[in-house]
Amino acid sequence: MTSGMRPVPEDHMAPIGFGDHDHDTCVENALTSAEQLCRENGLRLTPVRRKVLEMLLQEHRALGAYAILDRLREEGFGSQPPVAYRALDFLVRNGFVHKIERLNAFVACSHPGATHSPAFMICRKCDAVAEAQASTAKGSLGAAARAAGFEIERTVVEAEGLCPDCTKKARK
Amino acid sequence: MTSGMRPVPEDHMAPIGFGDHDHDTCVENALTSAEQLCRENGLRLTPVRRKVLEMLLQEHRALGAYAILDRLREEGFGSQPPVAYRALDFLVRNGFVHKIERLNAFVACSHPGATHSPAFMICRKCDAVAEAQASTAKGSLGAAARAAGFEIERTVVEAEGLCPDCTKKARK
DNA sequence: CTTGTCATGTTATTCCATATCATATATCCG
DNA sequence: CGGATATATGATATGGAATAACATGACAAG
Repeated sequence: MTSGMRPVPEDHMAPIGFGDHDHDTCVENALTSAEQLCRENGLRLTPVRRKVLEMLLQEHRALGAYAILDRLREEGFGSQPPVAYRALDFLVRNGFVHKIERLNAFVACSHPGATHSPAFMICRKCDAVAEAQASTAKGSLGAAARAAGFEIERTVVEAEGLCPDCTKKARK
Repeated sequence: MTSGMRPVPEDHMAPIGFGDHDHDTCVENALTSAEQLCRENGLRLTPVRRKVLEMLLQEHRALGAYAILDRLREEGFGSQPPVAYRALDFLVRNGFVHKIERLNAFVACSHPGATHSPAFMICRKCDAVAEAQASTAKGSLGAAARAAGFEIERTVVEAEGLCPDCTKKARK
Protein backbone atom coordinates (compact mmCIF):
# COMPACT_ATOMS: atom_id res chain seq x y z
CA MET A 1 0.00 0.00 0.00
CA THR A 2 2.65 2.44 -1.00
CA SER A 3 0.28 4.46 -3.10
CA GLY A 4 -3.41 4.73 -3.75
CA MET A 5 -4.21 5.60 -0.15
CA ARG A 6 -7.42 7.46 0.37
CA PRO A 7 -9.66 8.32 3.26
CA VAL A 8 -12.21 5.64 3.88
CA PRO A 9 -15.87 6.69 3.64
CA GLU A 10 -17.56 7.38 6.95
CA ASP A 11 -20.06 4.56 6.59
CA HIS A 12 -17.25 2.08 6.50
CA MET A 13 -15.79 3.52 9.66
CA ALA A 14 -18.87 2.90 11.72
CA PRO A 15 -18.86 -0.82 12.51
CA ILE A 16 -15.61 -0.92 14.43
CA GLY A 17 -17.09 -1.47 17.85
CA PHE A 18 -18.18 -4.46 19.87
CA GLY A 19 -21.72 -4.49 18.52
CA ASP A 20 -23.43 -7.29 16.62
CA HIS A 21 -23.29 -7.43 12.86
CA ASP A 22 -23.67 -9.78 9.92
CA HIS A 23 -20.35 -11.48 10.19
CA ASP A 24 -20.36 -13.58 7.03
CA THR A 25 -21.08 -10.54 4.91
CA CYS A 26 -18.51 -8.56 6.83
CA VAL A 27 -15.81 -11.14 6.09
CA GLU A 28 -16.87 -11.43 2.46
CA ASN A 29 -16.78 -7.71 1.92
CA ALA A 30 -13.45 -7.30 3.60
CA LEU A 31 -11.87 -10.04 1.52
CA THR A 32 -13.29 -8.68 -1.71
CA SER A 33 -12.14 -5.19 -0.94
CA ALA A 34 -8.70 -6.48 0.05
CA GLU A 35 -8.43 -8.26 -3.28
CA GLN A 36 -9.36 -5.11 -5.09
CA LEU A 37 -6.94 -2.98 -3.11
CA CYS A 38 -4.15 -5.39 -3.95
CA ARG A 39 -5.03 -5.39 -7.62
CA GLU A 40 -5.05 -1.60 -7.66
CA ASN A 41 -1.68 -1.40 -5.97
CA GLY A 42 0.17 -4.21 -7.63
CA LEU A 43 0.24 -6.35 -4.50
CA ARG A 44 -0.08 -10.11 -4.56
CA LEU A 45 -2.68 -11.52 -2.25
CA THR A 46 -1.40 -15.08 -2.52
CA PRO A 47 -3.28 -18.11 -1.12
CA VAL A 48 -1.45 -18.16 2.23
CA ARG A 49 -1.88 -14.44 2.70
CA ARG A 50 -5.53 -14.57 1.77
CA LYS A 51 -6.13 -17.47 4.13
CA VAL A 52 -4.47 -15.71 7.04
CA LEU A 53 -6.48 -12.56 6.40
CA GLU A 54 -9.66 -14.63 6.21
CA MET A 55 -8.87 -16.32 9.52
CA LEU A 56 -8.30 -13.00 11.23
CA LEU A 57 -11.48 -11.57 9.77
CA GLN A 58 -13.46 -14.55 11.04
CA GLU A 59 -12.45 -13.75 14.59
CA HIS A 60 -12.93 -10.28 15.94
CA ARG A 61 -10.13 -11.11 18.25
CA ALA A 62 -6.38 -11.19 18.24
CA LEU A 63 -4.80 -14.45 17.15
CA GLY A 64 -1.26 -15.45 18.03
CA ALA A 65 1.12 -16.48 15.27
CA TYR A 66 1.07 -20.08 16.34
CA ALA A 67 -2.70 -20.30 16.46
CA ILE A 68 -2.62 -19.06 12.89
CA LEU A 69 0.07 -21.55 12.06
CA ASP A 70 -1.98 -24.43 13.43
CA ARG A 71 -4.88 -23.54 11.21
CA LEU A 72 -2.65 -23.13 8.21
CA ARG A 73 -1.37 -26.63 8.79
CA GLU A 74 -4.93 -27.96 8.90
CA GLU A 75 -5.58 -26.29 5.57
CA GLY A 76 -2.53 -27.90 4.01
CA PHE A 77 -0.21 -24.94 3.93
CA GLY A 78 3.34 -24.94 5.16
CA SER A 79 3.47 -25.17 8.91
CA GLN A 80 6.78 -23.62 9.87
CA PRO A 81 6.75 -20.30 11.72
CA PRO A 82 8.15 -18.27 8.82
CA VAL A 83 5.11 -19.16 6.73
CA ALA A 84 2.79 -17.42 9.16
CA TYR A 85 5.16 -14.58 9.95
CA ARG A 86 5.77 -13.76 6.32
CA ALA A 87 2.08 -13.65 5.55
CA LEU A 88 1.47 -11.52 8.63
CA ASP A 89 4.32 -9.25 7.70
CA PHE A 90 2.79 -8.66 4.30
CA LEU A 91 -0.65 -8.03 5.73
CA VAL A 92 0.66 -5.67 8.41
CA ARG A 93 2.93 -3.76 6.03
CA ASN A 94 0.03 -3.14 3.74
CA GLY A 95 -2.47 -2.19 6.37
CA PHE A 96 -4.79 -5.20 6.27
CA VAL A 97 -3.82 -6.40 9.70
CA HIS A 98 -2.56 -4.79 12.86
CA LYS A 99 -0.31 -6.21 15.49
CA ILE A 100 -1.47 -5.89 19.07
CA GLU A 101 1.76 -5.35 20.96
CA ARG A 102 0.18 -5.98 24.30
CA LEU A 103 -0.74 -9.50 23.25
CA ASN A 104 1.93 -10.29 20.70
CA ALA A 105 -0.96 -11.15 18.44
CA PHE A 106 -2.76 -9.95 15.35
CA VAL A 107 -6.18 -8.59 14.31
CA ALA A 108 -7.70 -7.80 10.96
CA CYS A 109 -7.92 -4.09 10.27
CA SER A 110 -11.40 -2.63 10.49
CA HIS A 111 -11.03 -0.22 7.62
CA PRO A 112 -8.12 -1.06 5.37
CA GLY A 113 -7.18 1.25 2.56
CA ALA A 114 -7.45 4.26 4.81
CA THR A 115 -4.36 5.98 6.09
CA HIS A 116 -4.81 5.70 9.80
CA SER A 117 -3.07 5.38 13.09
CA PRO A 118 -5.25 2.99 14.98
CA ALA A 119 -6.04 2.74 18.66
CA PHE A 120 -7.30 -0.49 20.15
CA MET A 121 -9.61 -1.50 22.93
CA ILE A 122 -8.69 -4.93 24.19
CA CYS A 123 -10.91 -6.93 26.51
CA ARG A 124 -8.75 -8.63 29.10
CA LYS A 125 -11.44 -11.21 29.69
CA CYS A 126 -12.44 -12.43 26.24
CA ASP A 127 -9.64 -10.94 24.13
CA ALA A 128 -12.09 -9.17 21.84
CA VAL A 129 -10.46 -6.27 20.07
CA ALA A 130 -12.09 -3.14 18.67
CA GLU A 131 -10.34 -0.54 16.60
CA ALA A 132 -10.76 3.22 16.91
CA GLN A 133 -8.97 6.27 15.60
CA ALA A 134 -6.05 7.61 17.60
CA SER A 135 -5.68 11.13 16.35
CA THR A 136 -5.46 11.71 20.09
CA ALA A 137 -1.82 10.90 20.66
CA LYS A 138 -0.81 13.68 18.33
CA GLY A 139 -2.05 16.06 21.00
CA SER A 140 -0.09 16.11 24.23
CA LEU A 141 2.36 13.39 23.32
CA GLY A 142 3.08 15.26 20.12
CA ALA A 143 3.82 18.36 22.15
CA ALA A 144 6.12 16.46 24.48
CA ALA A 145 7.90 14.95 21.50
CA ARG A 146 8.43 18.31 19.85
CA ALA A 147 9.75 19.70 23.10
CA ALA A 148 12.18 16.80 23.44
CA GLY A 149 13.20 16.89 19.79
CA PHE A 150 11.86 13.41 19.22
CA GLU A 151 10.52 12.56 15.77
CA ILE A 152 7.48 10.34 16.01
CA GLU A 153 7.06 7.89 13.15
CA ARG A 154 4.47 5.54 14.53
CA THR A 155 2.36 5.39 17.65
CA VAL A 156 0.96 2.40 19.49
CA VAL A 157 -2.19 3.07 21.48
CA GLU A 158 -3.78 0.14 23.22
CA ALA A 159 -6.40 0.39 25.94
CA GLU A 160 -6.95 -2.63 28.12
CA GLY A 161 -10.18 -3.20 30.00
CA LEU A 162 -13.57 -4.83 29.85
CA CYS A 163 -15.76 -5.00 26.77
CA PRO A 164 -19.50 -4.32 27.12
CA ASP A 165 -20.36 -8.03 27.20
CA CYS A 166 -17.87 -8.90 29.90
CA THR A 167 -18.84 -5.85 31.92
CA LYS A 168 -22.43 -7.06 31.91
CA LYS A 169 -21.41 -10.58 32.91
CA ALA A 170 -19.20 -9.21 35.68
CA ARG A 171 -22.12 -7.30 37.19
CA LYS A 172 -24.28 -10.40 37.54
CA MET B 1 2.26 1.08 46.00
CA THR B 2 -1.20 0.44 47.19
CA SER B 3 -1.28 3.52 49.39
CA GLY B 4 0.79 6.60 49.95
CA MET B 5 0.41 7.74 46.36
CA ARG B 6 0.88 11.41 45.84
CA PRO B 7 1.48 13.71 42.92
CA VAL B 8 5.15 14.07 42.24
CA PRO B 9 6.55 17.60 42.50
CA GLU B 10 7.03 19.37 39.20
CA ASP B 11 10.78 19.63 39.55
CA HIS B 12 11.03 15.87 39.62
CA MET B 13 8.95 15.61 36.48
CA ALA B 14 11.30 17.67 34.39
CA PRO B 15 14.25 15.44 33.57
CA ILE B 16 12.36 12.78 31.69
CA GLY B 17 13.68 13.62 28.26
CA PHE B 18 16.71 12.65 26.23
CA GLY B 19 18.95 15.41 27.55
CA ASP B 20 22.23 15.00 29.39
CA HIS B 21 22.31 14.77 33.14
CA ASP B 22 24.42 13.61 36.04
CA HIS B 23 23.72 9.95 35.74
CA ASP B 24 25.41 8.63 38.86
CA THR B 25 23.49 11.04 41.04
CA CYS B 26 20.34 10.25 39.14
CA VAL B 27 20.71 6.54 39.83
CA GLU B 28 21.63 7.15 43.45
CA ASN B 29 18.65 9.37 44.05
CA ALA B 30 16.26 7.01 42.38
CA LEU B 31 17.46 4.05 44.42
CA THR B 32 17.30 5.97 47.66
CA SER B 33 13.82 7.20 46.95
CA ALA B 34 12.72 3.72 45.94
CA GLU B 35 14.00 2.37 49.23
CA GLN B 36 12.11 5.03 51.10
CA LEU B 37 8.92 4.46 49.15
CA CYS B 38 9.13 0.76 49.92
CA ARG B 39 9.72 1.41 53.60
CA GLU B 40 6.75 3.74 53.72
CA ASN B 41 4.51 1.23 52.02
CA GLY B 42 5.64 -1.97 53.65
CA LEU B 43 7.23 -3.32 50.49
CA ARG B 44 10.40 -5.35 50.49
CA LEU B 45 13.08 -4.14 48.13
CA THR B 46 15.12 -7.32 48.33
CA PRO B 47 18.63 -7.69 46.87
CA VAL B 48 17.49 -9.12 43.54
CA ARG B 49 14.80 -6.53 43.13
CA ARG B 50 17.15 -3.74 44.06
CA LYS B 51 19.79 -5.02 41.66
CA VAL B 52 17.32 -5.22 38.78
CA LEU B 53 16.09 -1.71 39.48
CA GLU B 54 19.66 -0.48 39.64
CA MET B 55 20.48 -2.09 36.32
CA LEU B 56 17.49 -0.48 34.68
CA LEU B 57 18.33 2.89 36.14
CA GLN B 58 21.90 2.62 34.84
CA GLU B 59 20.60 2.37 31.31
CA HIS B 60 18.14 4.89 30.03
CA ARG B 61 17.05 2.19 27.71
CA ALA B 62 14.84 -0.82 27.70
CA LEU B 63 16.45 -4.08 28.73
CA GLY B 64 15.05 -7.46 27.82
CA ALA B 65 14.41 -10.00 30.55
CA TYR B 66 17.26 -12.14 29.35
CA ALA B 67 19.76 -9.32 29.29
CA ILE B 68 18.76 -8.67 32.89
CA LEU B 69 19.09 -12.34 33.64
CA ASP B 70 22.60 -12.46 32.23
CA ARG B 71 23.73 -9.66 34.48
CA LEU B 72 22.08 -11.23 37.48
CA ARG B 73 24.05 -14.37 36.81
CA GLU B 74 27.28 -12.36 36.69
CA GLU B 75 26.40 -10.87 40.06
CA GLY B 76 25.81 -14.27 41.56
CA PHE B 77 22.04 -14.28 41.69
CA GLY B 78 19.83 -17.05 40.42
CA SER B 79 19.86 -17.24 36.67
CA GLN B 80 16.61 -18.89 35.72
CA PRO B 81 13.95 -16.84 33.95
CA PRO B 82 11.54 -16.73 36.89
CA VAL B 83 14.13 -14.94 38.99
CA ALA B 84 14.15 -12.01 36.61
CA TYR B 85 10.46 -12.13 35.86
CA ARG B 86 9.48 -12.13 39.51
CA ALA B 87 11.68 -9.18 40.30
CA LEU B 88 10.36 -7.34 37.26
CA ASP B 89 6.81 -8.19 38.23
CA PHE B 90 7.33 -6.66 41.64
CA LEU B 91 8.92 -3.55 40.23
CA VAL B 92 6.23 -3.10 37.61
CA ARG B 93 3.36 -3.77 40.02
CA ASN B 94 4.68 -1.11 42.31
CA GLY B 95 5.43 1.48 39.70
CA PHE B 96 9.23 1.47 39.75
CA VAL B 97 9.55 0.01 36.31
CA HIS B 98 7.47 0.03 33.15
CA LYS B 99 7.20 -2.58 30.49
CA ILE B 100 7.64 -1.43 26.93
CA GLU B 101 5.23 -3.65 25.03
CA ARG B 102 6.67 -2.72 21.69
CA LEU B 103 10.05 -4.14 22.70
CA ASN B 104 9.07 -6.80 25.20
CA ALA B 105 11.49 -5.05 27.48
CA PHE B 106 11.65 -2.95 30.61
CA VAL B 107 12.67 0.57 31.68
CA ALA B 108 13.00 2.23 35.04
CA CYS B 109 10.22 4.68 35.78
CA SER B 110 11.21 8.32 35.56
CA HIS B 111 9.11 9.50 38.49
CA PRO B 112 8.00 6.66 40.71
CA GLY B 113 5.64 7.33 43.54
CA ALA B 114 3.40 9.41 41.32
CA THR B 115 0.14 8.02 40.08
CA HIS B 116 0.59 8.22 36.36
CA SER B 117 -0.27 6.63 33.07
CA PRO B 118 2.94 6.93 31.15
CA ALA B 119 3.58 7.42 27.46
CA PHE B 120 6.89 6.48 25.93
CA MET B 121 9.08 7.71 23.14
CA ILE B 122 11.24 4.92 21.84
CA CYS B 123 14.15 5.48 19.50
CA ARG B 124 14.17 2.77 16.87
CA LYS B 125 17.86 3.34 16.26
CA CYS B 126 19.46 3.34 19.69
CA ASP B 127 16.59 2.01 21.83
CA ALA B 128 16.69 5.01 24.15
CA VAL B 129 13.40 5.46 25.95
CA ALA B 130 11.92 8.64 27.40
CA GLU B 131 8.82 8.81 29.48
CA ALA B 132 6.10 11.43 29.22
CA GLN B 133 2.61 11.86 30.56
CA ALA B 134 -0.27 10.38 28.59
CA SER B 135 -3.27 12.22 29.91
CA THR B 136 -3.89 12.48 26.19
CA ALA B 137 -5.44 9.09 25.55
CA LYS B 138 -8.27 9.93 27.89
CA GLY B 139 -9.43 12.39 25.27
CA SER B 140 -10.65 10.91 22.02
CA LEU B 141 -9.98 7.30 22.90
CA GLY B 142 -11.90 7.82 26.09
CA ALA B 143 -14.81 9.16 24.10
CA ALA B 144 -14.72 6.20 21.74
CA ALA B 145 -14.59 3.83 24.68
CA ARG B 146 -17.59 5.45 26.37
CA ALA B 147 -19.51 5.28 23.11
CA ALA B 148 -18.69 1.60 22.73
CA GLY B 149 -19.38 0.79 26.38
CA PHE B 150 -15.79 -0.28 26.91
CA GLU B 151 -14.29 0.21 30.38
CA ILE B 152 -10.67 1.27 30.13
CA GLU B 153 -8.46 0.08 32.96
CA ARG B 154 -5.02 0.75 31.56
CA THR B 155 -3.62 2.35 28.46
CA VAL B 156 -0.43 1.67 26.59
CA VAL B 157 0.95 4.61 24.62
CA GLU B 158 4.23 4.10 22.85
CA ALA B 159 5.62 6.37 20.15
CA GLU B 160 8.34 4.98 17.94
CA GLY B 161 10.73 7.22 16.06
CA LEU B 162 14.11 8.90 16.19
CA CYS B 163 15.59 10.51 19.28
CA PRO B 164 17.35 13.88 18.96
CA ASP B 165 20.81 12.29 18.83
CA CYS B 166 19.95 9.82 16.11
CA THR B 167 18.11 12.48 14.14
CA LYS B 168 21.27 14.59 14.13
CA LYS B 169 23.41 11.64 13.08
CA ALA B 170 20.96 10.75 10.34
CA ARG B 171 21.24 14.23 8.85
CA LYS B 172 25.01 14.04 8.47
C1' DC C 1 5.98 -24.35 67.80
C1' DT C 2 3.20 -24.36 63.92
C1' DT C 3 0.87 -22.12 60.51
C1' DG C 4 0.61 -18.92 56.91
C1' DT C 5 2.79 -15.76 53.85
C1' DC C 6 6.22 -14.19 51.05
C1' DA C 7 10.49 -14.72 48.50
C1' DT C 8 13.65 -17.57 46.12
C1' DG C 9 15.57 -21.69 43.51
C1' DT C 10 15.09 -25.02 39.91
C1' DT C 11 13.22 -27.78 36.10
C1' DA C 12 10.62 -27.96 32.21
C1' DT C 13 7.74 -26.32 28.72
C1' DT C 14 5.28 -23.23 25.71
C1' DC C 15 4.93 -19.42 22.85
C1' DC C 16 6.90 -15.66 19.99
C1' DA C 17 10.19 -14.44 16.36
C1' DT C 18 13.93 -14.48 13.09
C1' DA C 19 18.26 -15.97 10.59
C1' DT C 20 19.61 -18.79 6.95
C1' DC C 21 19.73 -21.52 2.94
C1' DA C 22 17.39 -23.68 -0.82
C1' DT C 23 13.82 -23.69 -4.32
C1' DA C 24 10.23 -22.01 -7.11
C1' DT C 25 7.53 -18.59 -9.52
C1' DA C 26 6.50 -14.27 -11.26
C1' DT C 27 7.84 -10.00 -13.77
C1' DC C 28 10.61 -7.11 -16.52
C1' DC C 29 13.39 -6.18 -20.32
C1' DG C 30 16.70 -6.99 -24.19
C1' DC D 1 11.62 -16.23 -26.36
C1' DG D 2 15.05 -16.36 -22.78
C1' DG D 3 17.69 -14.83 -19.25
C1' DA D 4 18.14 -11.52 -15.33
C1' DT D 5 15.88 -9.76 -11.32
C1' DA D 6 12.79 -9.63 -7.83
C1' DT D 7 9.44 -11.84 -5.12
C1' DA D 8 7.37 -15.84 -2.75
C1' DT D 9 7.58 -20.30 -0.55
C1' DG D 10 9.68 -24.45 1.87
C1' DA D 11 12.36 -26.24 5.54
C1' DT D 12 15.83 -26.34 9.30
C1' DA D 13 17.55 -24.40 13.21
C1' DT D 14 17.96 -21.31 16.80
C1' DG D 15 17.24 -17.55 19.99
C1' DG D 16 14.44 -14.83 23.00
C1' DA D 17 10.11 -14.09 25.93
C1' DA D 18 7.10 -15.90 29.38
C1' DT D 19 4.96 -19.04 32.56
C1' DA D 20 3.60 -23.55 34.91
C1' DA D 21 4.70 -26.38 38.55
C1' DC D 22 7.11 -27.93 42.41
C1' DA D 23 10.38 -27.46 46.29
C1' DT D 24 12.91 -24.79 49.81
C1' DG D 25 13.98 -21.10 52.96
C1' DA D 26 12.94 -16.90 55.95
C1' DC D 27 10.04 -14.78 58.93
C1' DA D 28 6.09 -12.89 61.41
C1' DA D 29 1.62 -13.85 63.85
C1' DG D 30 -1.16 -16.65 66.54
